[in-house]
Amino acid sequence: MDTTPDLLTLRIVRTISEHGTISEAARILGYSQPALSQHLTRAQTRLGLALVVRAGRGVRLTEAGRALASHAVTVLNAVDAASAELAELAGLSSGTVRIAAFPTASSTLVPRLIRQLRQQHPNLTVNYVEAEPPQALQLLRDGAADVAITFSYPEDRADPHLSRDGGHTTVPLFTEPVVLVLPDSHALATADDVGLADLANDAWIAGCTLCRGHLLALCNLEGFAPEIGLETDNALAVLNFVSRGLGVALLPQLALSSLTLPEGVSIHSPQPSSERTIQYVIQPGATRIPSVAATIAMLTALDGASWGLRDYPESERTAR
Amino acid sequence: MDTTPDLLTLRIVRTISEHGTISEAARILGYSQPALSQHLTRAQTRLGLALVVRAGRGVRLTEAGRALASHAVTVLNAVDAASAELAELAGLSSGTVRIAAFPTASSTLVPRLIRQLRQQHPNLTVNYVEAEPPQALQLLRDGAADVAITFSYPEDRADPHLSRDGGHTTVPLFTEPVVLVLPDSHALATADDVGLADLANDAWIAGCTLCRGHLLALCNLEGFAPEIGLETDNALAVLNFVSRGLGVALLPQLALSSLTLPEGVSIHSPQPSSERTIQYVIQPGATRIPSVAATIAMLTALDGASWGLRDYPESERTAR
DNA sequence: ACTCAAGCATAACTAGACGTGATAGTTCAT
DNA sequence: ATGAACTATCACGTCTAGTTATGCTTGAGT
Repeated sequence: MDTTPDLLTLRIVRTISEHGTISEAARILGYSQPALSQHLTRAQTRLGLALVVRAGRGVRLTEAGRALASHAVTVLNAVDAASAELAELAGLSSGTVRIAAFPTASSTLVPRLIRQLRQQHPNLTVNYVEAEPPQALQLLRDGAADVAITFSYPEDRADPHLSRDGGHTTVPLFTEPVVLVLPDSHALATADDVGLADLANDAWIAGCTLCRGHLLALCNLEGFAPEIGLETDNALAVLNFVSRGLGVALLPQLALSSLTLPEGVSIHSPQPSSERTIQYVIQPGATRIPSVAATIAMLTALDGASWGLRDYPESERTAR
Repeated sequence: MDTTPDLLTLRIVRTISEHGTISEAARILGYSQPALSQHLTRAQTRLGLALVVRAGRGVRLTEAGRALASHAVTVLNAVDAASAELAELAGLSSGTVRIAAFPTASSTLVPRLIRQLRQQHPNLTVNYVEAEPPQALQLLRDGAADVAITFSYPEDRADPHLSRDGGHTTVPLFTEPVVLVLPDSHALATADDVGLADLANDAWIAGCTLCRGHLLALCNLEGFAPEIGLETDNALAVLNFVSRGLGVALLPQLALSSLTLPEGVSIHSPQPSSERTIQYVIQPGATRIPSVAATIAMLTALDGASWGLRDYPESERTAR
């Protein structure tokens, strides 16, 4: 005989002890009278003892019923506390979201995202970590981040997003062009569109690991291997190197949007043109986590145009 | 969206937080793995938020999951306490039974009953109140007693047991003869059987209200109205009155069995013979109250023969 | 004593919850 | 690469837990 009461039984017994009748308890708890009557008989059968006995035209709690009623207060208070905490989390009156994003986003997308989140959900705690896409994905896998904001080059065959597709959900947000940066001294500095093949003999300045991979892949398609003279993660440094005539470079549009262009460099559209995709990545099913849902809602609502980003085509914006 | 968790969800979440995986939780809780997996998805749908997310080949609790797990400890401890108290009541390691019985039983049936109960259930608290049948029934109705031990005369048309038949359950236990008590000085003192009609002109000594009613009904059947000179509830007083030659009396066998017969009285079988029934009365459904069940089990096991009682015919021993 | 209203129990029915085993897909480690 | 561990999903049967409709008992007020 299982003497473990269920929550409804506790609620019923408590309400009966407070209001005296089953019918009134049913009204208060929002059930029909037979529902409670039957639940009680079932519960009593399960428990193997009586909780109520008829008394006149009402009922009276037995000793066991009174015992349950007194415990019910404790149990239901605790349950209500749990419920309230869940409601808070669901309503974002509390909760935490941990965001990881690549460095360039730190000065563009992320500040705006966090400001909007703070404004709309003042009680939501937001943590932010800067990390290149592979590291951001690792943070996600380790449970150290809830949302990773990353980018992909469509040509990248080693894209970490593809390698373990089942382990996370990737949703594209924007595409941005990759632009060519030439020093004014360069022979093609006055052209609008510049063929990459025409730069086969130039010195190249490479960005972060991923961007460098992209550069290599792109040049490979054009039939040459670029000579890479300098490497740096820092977009501003790249620009300065170019302005001193130390080489040419490809940079994503977003990297430029938060910088003022130094003297002596010019922006061009490379031929063939190229672009990268900015996306967010979450744990599968994490849309059910309110803080995450709020964050990605905010993200998709962000207007990328101010940074030269284009919304990813809606028709193709599907989770992977 | 109802954010109230149910007990199983709390148990599951707690166990997952302690043991890390759903499968292990299922083993511990005695379910199949799909059962918990499905229960979790249902719970998460109900709650409107995620409690677990996949992580590698296991799962990890979300913020909400961890919140629930911590509340689960409180809730489940309280539920377990309630369960333990019910188990105590069910196993009669605690509990109370309140018994009401008519005065004559106080010195015969009841002491033996209570002694047996105490012996078999040392932790059961037994309360006893002496009350004539109508009062005992009232105590039962008021919830002031759990078991009433009463008697009925079959001729009694005003028997309170009959008046509100639905309000309680009556189970006959024994029948006992009603005997005639005559003083030695009486002309019929040497006869075995004595016709009541032959005592039409004697002075009568009446017992309690119910017994007096019985006497009147009986004499009425025989065609005379007895002259009642003395009344007393006390059977010993009745006997002493008779021994002094103050009258004749009818007494139930049980009343005599605990007394030593005074000098100068003799016991006879009245004609027509008469008997009363000793029974217990409980609230309907009260057999599900362990302390009551134990008491009536004890009662039906009592051997009435030592007091001159006869077991009520088994075939007719049905609850009314 | 009769009648009415309050309250509980029961019946018949339905929808959904809740188990099960079988199976497939991931992930991690050897 | 292979296997072990873990979770998710499917198909299925059973039982739970509600519903409305209805009848019975009780207490109160004519």
